[in-house]
Amino acid sequence: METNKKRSDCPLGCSLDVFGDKWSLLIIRDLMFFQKSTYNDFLKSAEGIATNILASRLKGLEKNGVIEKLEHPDSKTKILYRLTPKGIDLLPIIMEVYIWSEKYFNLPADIKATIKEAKKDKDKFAKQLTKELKNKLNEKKSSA
Amino acid sequence: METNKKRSDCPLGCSLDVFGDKWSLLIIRDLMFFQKSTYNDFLKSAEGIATNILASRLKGLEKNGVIEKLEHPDSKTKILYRLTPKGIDLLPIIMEVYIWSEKYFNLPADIKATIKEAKKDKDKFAKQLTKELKNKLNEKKSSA
DNA sequence: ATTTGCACTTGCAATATGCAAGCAAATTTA
DNA sequence: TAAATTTGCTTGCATATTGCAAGTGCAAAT
Repeated sequence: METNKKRSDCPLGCSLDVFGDKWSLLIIRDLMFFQKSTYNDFLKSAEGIATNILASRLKGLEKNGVIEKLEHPDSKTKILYRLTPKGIDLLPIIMEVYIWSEKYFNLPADIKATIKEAKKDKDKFAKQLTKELKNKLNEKKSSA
Repeated sequence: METNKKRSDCPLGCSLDVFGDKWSLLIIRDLMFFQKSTYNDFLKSAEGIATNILASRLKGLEKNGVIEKLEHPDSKTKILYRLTPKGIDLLPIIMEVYIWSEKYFNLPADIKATIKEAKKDKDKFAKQLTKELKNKLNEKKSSA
């Protein structure tokens, strides 16, 4: 995950070079579904990512244009992370992972129900949430 | 990747414990799209996986019920690997990764065209290929 | 003025990866 | 039928990545 080089020209391989590790998609999940947006928010997630790994992943995701850093409205010590449109477009992938996991893992009933609900009209759900997330981007423009 | 423990109860986290690394999905891709089915087939893929890593990934994927080992019809020295239904059901995830990569990477025109074609009627494409792959399973039953 | 919160960095031990070589069993070749 | 080759690994070892704990610098709160 610390390297730059592309292993092949395969689209899947290239994608995995961006988010194919044990942590990146969890950070993206937190941004996408759980309104987490600061370094400490991510640190506090149930999986317990190590602080140096978190820093390295945030750097990588930013470099790859999946997330971006903004000054936080509340304080100068805080930094606000958010998904770019490129990051938001990962939603369908993550949804399909949820759908797969719902079929093959034992999950708490409430989570199972939520996934089944979203699965019923996948495209609608994806479009709706994508729209919401992208709309939020226009409220506060990037500093870059 | 050598470990067993679940990091959390999150469906996404659990899924990443199964295929969230730089190699597993590439092996699955080879099984799914490129008719690769033996150890040497995977070794020869463009990305150049190391032999010990390949062995470890195959073991992991088998343990997690994503692939299975069969005796090869051609020879007793050969082993035939194939996707289980659980592995085949990863298709929609992989398709969405392809679709994402088509939007954000520069890809060869022919690959781009193929992805766009599949995207046009995603569900149909997925159902069709899933059916084909699952049908093949019935031709030769598992030895397990 | 001091403590606290936030976003990291640093050091170091443990683990995972990548590379090359080796190995046993089955098959092919000479 | 003996030797070479193929196949699917394992082993050893150097390097890279991870995980954990502690530390740092700046802003804000007390």
